[in-house]
Amino acid sequence: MASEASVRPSAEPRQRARLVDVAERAGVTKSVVSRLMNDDTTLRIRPETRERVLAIAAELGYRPNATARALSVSRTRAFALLIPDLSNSVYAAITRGAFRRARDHGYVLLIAEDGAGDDDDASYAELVTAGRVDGLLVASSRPDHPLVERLLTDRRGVAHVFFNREVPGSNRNVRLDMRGASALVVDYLHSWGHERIGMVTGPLDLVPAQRRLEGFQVRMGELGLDSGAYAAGAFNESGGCEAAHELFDSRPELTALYASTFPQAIGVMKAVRDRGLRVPDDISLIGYDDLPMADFLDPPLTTLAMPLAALGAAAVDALVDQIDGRPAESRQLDGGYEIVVRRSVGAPSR
Amino acid sequence: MASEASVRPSAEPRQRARLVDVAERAGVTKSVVSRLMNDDTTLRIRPETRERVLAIAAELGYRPNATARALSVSRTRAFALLIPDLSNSVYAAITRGAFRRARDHGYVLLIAEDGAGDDDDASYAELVTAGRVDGLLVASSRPDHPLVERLLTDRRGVAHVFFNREVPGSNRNVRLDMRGASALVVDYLHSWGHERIGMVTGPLDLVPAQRRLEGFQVRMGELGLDSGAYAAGAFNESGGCEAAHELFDSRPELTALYASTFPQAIGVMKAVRDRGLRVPDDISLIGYDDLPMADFLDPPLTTLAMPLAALGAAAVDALVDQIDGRPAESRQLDGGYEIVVRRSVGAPSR
DNA sequence: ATGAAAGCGCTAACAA
DNA sequence: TTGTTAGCGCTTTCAT
Repeated sequence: MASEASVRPSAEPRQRARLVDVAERAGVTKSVVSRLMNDDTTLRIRPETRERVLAIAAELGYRPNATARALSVSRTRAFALLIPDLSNSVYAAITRGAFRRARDHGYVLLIAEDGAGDDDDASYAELVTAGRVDGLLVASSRPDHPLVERLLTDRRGVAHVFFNREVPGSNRNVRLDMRGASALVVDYLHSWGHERIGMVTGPLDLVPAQRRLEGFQVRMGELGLDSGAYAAGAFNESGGCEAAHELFDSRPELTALYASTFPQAIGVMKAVRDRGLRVPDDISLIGYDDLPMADFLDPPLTTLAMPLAALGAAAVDALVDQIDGRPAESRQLDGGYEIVVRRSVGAPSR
Repeated sequence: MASEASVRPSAEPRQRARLVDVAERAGVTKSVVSRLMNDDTTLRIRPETRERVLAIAAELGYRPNATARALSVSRTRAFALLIPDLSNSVYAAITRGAFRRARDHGYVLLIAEDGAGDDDDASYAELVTAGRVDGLLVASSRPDHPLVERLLTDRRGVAHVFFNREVPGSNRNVRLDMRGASALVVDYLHSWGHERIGMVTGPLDLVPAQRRLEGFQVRMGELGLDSGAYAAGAFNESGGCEAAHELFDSRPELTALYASTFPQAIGVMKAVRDRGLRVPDDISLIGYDDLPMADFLDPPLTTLAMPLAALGAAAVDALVDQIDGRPAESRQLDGGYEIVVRRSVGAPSR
């Protein structure tokens, strides 16, 4: 009269099996099941009991209720990913990496686009203050973002990391080696014989724009080349187009251009056409970040592929570390980038 | 000795004010505060008490704990948004619309990319079975997706909607009028004098590909034109490129092409170049979906802009309706699309 | 090796 | 007009 072989209650297939359901069926208490499911090492349990409980849990398809657990342990196992612009493919790659790594750590990702600024505050409140998430992954890009101020000063010490950009006062930045990547671009162009190279960078109040420019300038300097040919534009197509025109006006001698984002590179290509020039015959071009579309441009665009998924994953790792009590520290992922050779770079025209 | 003007406890700024904290400070019980905060209309409360409670709540910066509330009411006020490919900009626009509307309804969005198929099942379990979300917004695109089967049969009746694609057996589809949109494209091309128009559509086992093709063919038929010139390719650049080549081979007489996605249009442009032809001189081109980049292509691409944010919002509305107990029903958003005129469409070459 | 019980913060009957 | 009470499903300490 012990355990009758799996009697399934076909009458009332209760919504979802709870801890107490499997406990009862197994003839033990919640506490045992809970500790068993959570791999509590201090739990001393008879092998046969363990098997029985596990079998019943499996049979019932038991899954712990995340909400109840969260309330109990005061941890939601959810992070919020704050992104300034969802339509930017770069964030898609980062998000994918973050998403996967988060899942490996047992976390889910809540996504929020916060650039529009409609009401960032409301979303901060909704997510953090309402306790929906355990931490924030911030991929914002404005140095004056209200959220940044808030995170830096909030004495409750909300776990967070800034990534794909740095916040100067913070020790929670996770970044790629943009300087090294820019240097690689210069080297590649130089290997083709280019010496008069110009750069289309982003708004100089943004750290990523600065970094890429620095990497460019330092390497140019090391090669004994003029590092003064650059122009700043918005990180989008029109920014690239305008900056390129600016460079063509001021530096007609340039034989190669380095655009600091993919959309900017598209804008540069348009500027080149506007001038009646051709890539790479008249001017070589390379763009930061790689997208599948690069193959289909005219000419196919040579790019610098950055390890974006790895960045997302690293950001998650850093956040998990913070939550697990390890001291916060800024991190940089070295390497992982490479030139994807296509047709937009050739020998200098002269 | 009643309420001393806001005495702030600077010593121990408790992590976060709870319901009971504001209740105690206000000299009432949780129940009153709870009902007040939730706008319980059956609550009879003295105006002065109400003011006092509200004031204290504000002073303490009280925000209800979402987890506790969720456990109590068995509703998380979160939805999961399942997307096959995060890097597809189309989903970014949809997501943005969904995200905003969800917030208006008091919901947050959990995002998950489920196309890779690594382990969709795990994510379904993690999100739905673990009770993390109240419903699913599914933007997947495979008719044979395991998730679909599961949603359709799961007798627990998980709230969900399918959008940006239809699931034949379901009464929970939310869609745009792709047929009408395709018809508009035909009309536009026809207004320029094109009569031999070809279409690059998507994999024909996908409903969206079928719909767009149907709209094209029906309108062509209505205009008395040959509707047989179409080729199917993947919904990306290379699919567009290959399909276009196929059409150029079989239908050299075509003067205009309609590509069923933006990336396909980019692929078509490449195919046109491969053939030594030019847009729009030799062949006019129009692409489904509009992206900022269209302005920077060569030539700037004329597109069909679809109301993607509205679609996302409508999907959320439908899901909220389900949750609120209204009967599920498929919906279609009529109109909202328009041709964005740029330079890729011109008069027929002959 | 297992059980009992308190508690996470909130909601919702039901009392008073 | 406001208070009491019993959960929601889980974790965790302390008994046994």
